[in-house]
Amino acid sequence: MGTQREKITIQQIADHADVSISTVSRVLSGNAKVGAKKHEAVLEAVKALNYRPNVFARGLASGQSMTVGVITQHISSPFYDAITQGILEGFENSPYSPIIVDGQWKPEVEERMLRTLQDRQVDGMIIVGGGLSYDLLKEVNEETPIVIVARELTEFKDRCIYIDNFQAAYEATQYLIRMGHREIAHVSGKADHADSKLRLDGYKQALSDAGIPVRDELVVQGNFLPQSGLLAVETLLTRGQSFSAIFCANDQMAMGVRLALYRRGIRVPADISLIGFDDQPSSAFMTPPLTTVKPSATELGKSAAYYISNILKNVDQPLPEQSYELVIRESVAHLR
Amino acid sequence: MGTQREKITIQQIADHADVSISTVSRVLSGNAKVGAKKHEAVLEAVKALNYRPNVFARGLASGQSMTVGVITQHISSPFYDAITQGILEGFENSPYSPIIVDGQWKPEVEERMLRTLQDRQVDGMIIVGGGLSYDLLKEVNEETPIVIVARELTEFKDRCIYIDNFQAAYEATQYLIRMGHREIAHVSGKADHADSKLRLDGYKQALSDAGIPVRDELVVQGNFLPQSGLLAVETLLTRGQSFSAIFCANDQMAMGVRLALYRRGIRVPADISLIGFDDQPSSAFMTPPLTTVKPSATELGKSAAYYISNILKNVDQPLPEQSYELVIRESVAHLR
DNA sequence: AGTATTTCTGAAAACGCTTTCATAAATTTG
DNA sequence: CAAATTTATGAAAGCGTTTTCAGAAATACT
Repeated sequence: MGTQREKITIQQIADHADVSISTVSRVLSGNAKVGAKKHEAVLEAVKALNYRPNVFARGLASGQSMTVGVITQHISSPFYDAITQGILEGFENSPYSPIIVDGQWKPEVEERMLRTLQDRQVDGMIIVGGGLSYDLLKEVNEETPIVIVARELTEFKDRCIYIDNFQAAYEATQYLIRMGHREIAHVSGKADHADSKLRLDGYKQALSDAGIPVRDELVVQGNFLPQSGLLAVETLLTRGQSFSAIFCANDQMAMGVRLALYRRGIRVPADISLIGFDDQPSSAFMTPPLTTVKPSATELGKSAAYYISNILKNVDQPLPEQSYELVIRESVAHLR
Repeated sequence: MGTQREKITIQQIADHADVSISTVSRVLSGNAKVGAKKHEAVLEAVKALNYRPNVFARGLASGQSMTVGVITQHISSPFYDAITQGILEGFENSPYSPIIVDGQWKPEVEERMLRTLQDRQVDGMIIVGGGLSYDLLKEVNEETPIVIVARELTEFKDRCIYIDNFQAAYEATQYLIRMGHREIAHVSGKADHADSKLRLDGYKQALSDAGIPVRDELVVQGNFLPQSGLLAVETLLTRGQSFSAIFCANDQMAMGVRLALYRRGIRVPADISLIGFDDQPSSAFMTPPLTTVKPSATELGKSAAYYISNILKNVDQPLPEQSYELVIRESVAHLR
């Protein structure tokens, strides 16, 4: 009883509807017109027999897999997790199914995974961040369309979905300045990460534009992990520099910073103001709730899913614009 | 130039190695012995031509897809995210590729996704949490082996990988008692969630066993989201009950609780001690760092991946034992 | 050596669907 | 109304593997 999902093939439904299998295939794929009565008969048979097409036969015959490969970079980052989540959402009602692999932020792994996806004959790929070379991407893109999320590749502009890190960092810093801060420290992200540089540049530019000299002693190199935020505070304090605010290149590091400050008995924001980047879920519940830049990671992922779907369907479309927002909470004080 | 990954089929390598395609297939799949020289010749041809098997042809002919379907339940929970991550890791060097879909904690969606996976002919499935009925699971399991993570189904014992929520909650509560607390509040999880009940029961049992009467006014219903932790504190305070510690059914709610306390100027742990469950990544960086139960979500996922792999390979194995650990940080004070 | 076994190996038949090609039917055109 | 087109439909040829079935070759046994 129940769903006897054994071997219902188009042959069976062809028999049931008294047509040829070619006809069945045609109504199923919609690749050609078929007469009204037959059309209906087929549909009915499909329903009656609860037909489920065999993906392999389809794939083999058509060369299409109806899957898109997704390369993520995990290593516990809420921001990237959220992107993945958004991609999943974006494929919810799509004919394509995502197949996810992890690049671990290691180019070798990433390349291996990319090959795996090729072997699986994905119709398209979404690559989240990562460090694959333009040449490789280009080569692969020849046969399998690629969309890149959260990474900006000048040679690949029309395939990159990202937010303007420079501008966002600029605005975050500007906000601090508007709140009366002039001695602003920055904890930057991983050195070899493009976003890090962009955010750092935005920070510097905002300072310059406000006529505040950029002091290198006030920027310390982090790696996006909370622990590095903690260390950064120690470094800053050791350097003996005075500052009234810290702009962190992501929320995770801001958490580390906040803990270091707590340990030292330094109050936030009374003594030091703090601003982050990413708006990861927990940031709203920090003590105090963190003011941060919210890039809408989920949106990024969703857009990527839609974007590649359309590319695969050959529909023209503009590159989706990605926005961000400065969400103001309670970690920044107005200096008078 | 480069990887001319056009159409290298076993036919080509058969020609190149001067054998029949049957022989090629045999050395590739290892399903039968073939003579030493031919064996080597084939391998060499494979390397020389950079052969990549066609998954569809394979799948069609063999009926195996070499993929396992994973149903996750997202809705922004670090705990479940970590499990997914673990599953991904577990399949890293496996011949199986995971294909992930999201059930959104909604049984209807979950069932639809399950059907999608069936359509994709997955060889096995991993279901993370969720609320699918035993009957449905059993039906599907007849043809596609299923492993269930983070959910305990008595009828399906040998396929469920989970930690002992009751015991873990018991120990967390016991720890609080040992630290001198006697008025311990509990913020429970989502009402219809099995884990919630187990954790609540563990809490109650620990109290009883210590000779402390269970007071219903000290337990308030949450839903695993941070916001509900915040509300819970308000509720507790409104009820006018006195208490010195709060045990939350997960870390997210503990964050909400902590924020509510902060708003009220109540110190942690000086005034109120706090303990959570899950050890999500950010918990180590709360102010103060949160004492919590760490179930090793990643392990759970990894185990599930290994477990189903072995089931598919027909190798006998014991059900992997899942452990947890009370990680003691700074959110609980010793009451004297 | 002659026969009975056991191993290898190739030919060919699936696997379930898409798609080309040809034909029959329906429509248009002169 | 016959001829020229256009459409709808079925037969059959793939798509790239695996696997069954039989021989052929090698090995073992009397």
